[in-house]
Amino acid sequence: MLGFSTFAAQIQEMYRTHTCGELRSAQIGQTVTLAGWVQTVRKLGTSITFVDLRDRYGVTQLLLGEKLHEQLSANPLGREFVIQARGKVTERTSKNPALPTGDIEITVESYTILNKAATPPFTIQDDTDGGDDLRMKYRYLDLRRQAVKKNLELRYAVNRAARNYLHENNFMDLETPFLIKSTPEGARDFVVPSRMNPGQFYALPQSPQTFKQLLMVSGYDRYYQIVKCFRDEDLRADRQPEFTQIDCEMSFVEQDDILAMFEGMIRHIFKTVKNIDYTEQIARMTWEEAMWIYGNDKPDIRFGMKLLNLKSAFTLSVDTAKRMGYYFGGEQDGVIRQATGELINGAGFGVFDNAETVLAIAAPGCSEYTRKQTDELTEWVKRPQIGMQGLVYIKYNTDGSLKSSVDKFYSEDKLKAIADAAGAQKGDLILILAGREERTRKAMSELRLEMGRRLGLRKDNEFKLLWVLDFPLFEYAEEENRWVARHHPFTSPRPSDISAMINNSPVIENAEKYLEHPYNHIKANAYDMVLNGNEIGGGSIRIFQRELQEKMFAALGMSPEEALHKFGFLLGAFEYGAPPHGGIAFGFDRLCAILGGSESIRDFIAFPKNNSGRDVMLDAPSTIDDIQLHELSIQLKNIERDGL
RNA sequence: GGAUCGGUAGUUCAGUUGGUUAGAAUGCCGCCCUGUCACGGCGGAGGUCGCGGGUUCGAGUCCCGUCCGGUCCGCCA
Repeated sequence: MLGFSTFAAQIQEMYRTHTCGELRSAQIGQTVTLAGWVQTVRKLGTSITFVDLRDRYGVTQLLLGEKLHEQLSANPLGREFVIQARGKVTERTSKNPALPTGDIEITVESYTILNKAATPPFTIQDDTDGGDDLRMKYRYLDLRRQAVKKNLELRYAVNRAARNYLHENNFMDLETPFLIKSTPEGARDFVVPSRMNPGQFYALPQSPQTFKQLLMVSGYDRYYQIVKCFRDEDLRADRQPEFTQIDCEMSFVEQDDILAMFEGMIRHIFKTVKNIDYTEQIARMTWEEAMWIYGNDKPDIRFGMKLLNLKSAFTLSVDTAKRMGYYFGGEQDGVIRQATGELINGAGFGVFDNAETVLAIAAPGCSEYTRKQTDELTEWVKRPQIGMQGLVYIKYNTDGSLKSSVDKFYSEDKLKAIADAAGAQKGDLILILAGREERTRKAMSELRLEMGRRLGLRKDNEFKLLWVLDFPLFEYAEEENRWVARHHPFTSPRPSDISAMINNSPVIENAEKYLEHPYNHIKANAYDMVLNGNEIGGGSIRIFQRELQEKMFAALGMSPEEALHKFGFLLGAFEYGAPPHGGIAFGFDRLCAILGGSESIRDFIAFPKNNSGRDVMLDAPSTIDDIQLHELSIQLKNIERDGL
């Protein structure tokens, strides 16, 4: 890795004989030539100058003696100058154990400045003084930093691991087109105007979904591609408008086959990239269980603090809990407690009495929180992003006494009962939110994650994988009063739910009662892989029969003509012997970020976009000139066009 | 579309209740320094306090607007 391979060694490099990362004491005495960037110059008087020379492979110290002083004075070296230096590998009189090359230095006989460099706007060091914005503008300098290089190297390692695994398992890398057809279903498309077809547009793929399915029809029964996908939606720290997926599809498989295959892949990646033997069984839970226990369809199961519903009765023996997959933690965690509204209702506390749902978590060891801290938490849940009206807390003190923000309404005995129901131990702080079902569950999920973060329970170096299964096939879209596909419209219902889909009309006669519609209970043959609270992959068993696919399009409110117009090619293909198939796609950037212990995927992309989808280095997007517009038959509305 | 935090030297930041000539670190420049590796020592240069307007005797500081950046909500089949 540090030097050149046997083959490459045969190449006569003009500029260097070795890299800056490979020389050791074994090479002492050899005359070598290095080329690279000047990291630092340390001048000690007139007779000794040290230069740290950096390239992709490392840093090697150059020693420039008295002989070179004149040249050095005439043409001083500056940071980031590109130089070539020839000299003898020498043992250092004072070694630097922090550096792999720290036992040796090059006693330089001659050097050449290959190119000067302007003073960089920030320091090229791990702890750079540059801010994000500046680093993005000069990304080519930022990429020289070891910290960034390490991330890109990890990205490449994940890429290689995935490719190797898939290759070993007969998957074939096949490219699919980027200029495709826009379909309004799902995310907003990026569109590309067609010069040769005035008034018409290509779309960039949100994923190669239909192409990989067509490849299955064509008999390429194991396909993969590490491929760019494009979605014109607002950005986040973990979302870019163009991002990379490990996109896979297999024929003649059921859900369990896919889960097994890709558990294998993720284990292989852990082993090769992080040297982690992820031998434990990968947890599985249904979507409903995830929502019930964690309030979230991508739960972080590195820690407990499970949600307890104080309003609705919920009784499960430990055995049942285990059988249903509710059991994940230690013994006390696995006890699924019973709670009913009796604990909280009728005490005259309107917030609880009138709430659709009341949820509690027990934050371990937080009973000593001060008024200031609980107030701060209350403010936290009242932020518009969380949107709760307030927060109720019960301190279960280490001496066994209880103190709460609702002492007016609940006796200490009652508080004790609630604390027990919430599975709290002495020393815990019980946090309770009440309100509308969906909002409260979401808020409690966020609060749980926040407490987990504050208590240091979400460790970067701990990895917990999880499959979430049995997602709903449909979601009700209130604004349009219709069903939309939760995953995508090619996802098959669970086999046991196919009849419910075929035998019922999608029409929603009473919008208020959509929850009771049969379609609301249909589960998809779909699965997500979750790592530490992040969805890193998702897929499904696909529909492969024309009739069922047509029924699906109809269920989504598409007329037969419309379905034919948009997806005729797929329906047609299903006529000609489509095999049962299914697949999965992994968010490659996100996976790399998590493995690298970072929240932001930008650090793992060589040239990322900023928060508003701009490339600040290129200053893109930008206007195009009138000739280009004319060729594309495009006329702009009255938008102010700067620079023109 | 919305919420929120930030914008002061090349860079990262501090700047008290609105009050003298806006500071620190680092980087840069000069001189000194023979074993440094975050080298060290001395000295120096470097500012439209994002932009526009307002309040005030007086604004980096308060108010309004706007632009840019970060994070989040909506959105992301």
